[in-house]
Amino acid sequence: MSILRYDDAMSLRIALLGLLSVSGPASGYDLTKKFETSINYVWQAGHSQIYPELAKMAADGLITVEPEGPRGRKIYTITREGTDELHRWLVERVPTDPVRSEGALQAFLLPLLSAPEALDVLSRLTAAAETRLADLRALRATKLALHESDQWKIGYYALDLGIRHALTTIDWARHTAAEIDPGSA
Amino acid sequence: MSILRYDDAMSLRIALLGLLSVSGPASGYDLTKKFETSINYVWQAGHSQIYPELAKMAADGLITVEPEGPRGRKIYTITREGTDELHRWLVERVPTDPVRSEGALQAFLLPLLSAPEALDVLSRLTAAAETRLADLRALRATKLALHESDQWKIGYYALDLGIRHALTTIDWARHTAAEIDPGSA
DNA sequence: TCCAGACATGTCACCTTTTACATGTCTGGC
DNA sequence: GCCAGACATGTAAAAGGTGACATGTCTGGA
Repeated sequence: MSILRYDDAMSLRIALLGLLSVSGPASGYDLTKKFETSINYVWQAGHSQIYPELAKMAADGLITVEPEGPRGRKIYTITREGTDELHRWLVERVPTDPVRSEGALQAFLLPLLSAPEALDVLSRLTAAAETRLADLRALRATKLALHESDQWKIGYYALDLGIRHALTTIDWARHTAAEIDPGSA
Repeated sequence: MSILRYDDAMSLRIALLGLLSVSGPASGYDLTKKFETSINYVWQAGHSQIYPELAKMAADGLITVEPEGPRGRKIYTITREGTDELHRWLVERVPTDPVRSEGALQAFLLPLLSAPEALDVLSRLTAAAETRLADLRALRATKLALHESDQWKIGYYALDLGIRHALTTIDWARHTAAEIDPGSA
């Protein structure tokens, strides 16, 4: 039993434990792929961050390594300790989530611009949100179609949350554009 | 005319330029306060990040320093170059906004928990969103009441966006709780 | 007069994240 | 047989961000 009280976030660790817990043993390469294609709408990391973190996690006993597959491939498996740690984080951790958004910063400073400029910025923000919305919906469609195990719901709720947030952003932009230039509504 | 193409975000710089542009000359201490009380719902920074950044910005000619007020106080004023830089960022910069949210990560991994545990996590996320909603609404009320200059709208749209996002999160949590345990709806 | 507390600036160590560099293996198609 | 491209792992420098430490000044109220 570790004495950690989650004063620090260690979200990368949790994300990796989560993926290993759901999909079973995997290599750093596999996990990097999953970061790109699945969990990336809640957390991101590249391989240069993932490989060293996996090494530390193995040293801490949260996962084990099966070295030397085909191409120097290393397979990581979550341990009982790792599973416990993950569970405890999910149940106990109070999320901090400081907002740090360039888009919101542009929204904040929008009144510094002329009306036409502001409308341009808003349509750019709308376009970005629409792209994101389309991406998330495509992902959800794929997820629903595949539907393999009983664990298919992993990521589903977060996907739904992301879709709702994108819709909200689009709505906000339309509303704000109408407020800035009633004619363009 | 600088040749920067905003490949890097430099949002802290922009936030500081924005505050200096709107409220006029200010000290690092003043700006730190404004980060705490006003812009903090779109970007955060402590004085240990702000002081060195102001020094760099002065070296880059974006602001000037009037040294030695009452208590070693230094007053920074935005220059023409700084104003231009700010304007160009607002008009040209395409926001990146990678999502990195502990709350969304918990949502992602929610199906790893039992129904009662998941409902607990959801009510914690709801409580956090409600607190944030209350904070943002209080801020908006203050803003609307004061209403001093014609520049009072700075931050207003971002505040609206934040409120909408908080409402969306609360809605999502209610919906998700009902999906996990139809009885608790 | 003293002193708590706001005012005010700064540094440093540490952690996380990004980007670039560096290297090597296996497979499928031409 | 070769070679492009996916597979696979790593390191390192730099930038961004957090938290603690360090120091000193001014003001209002007891």
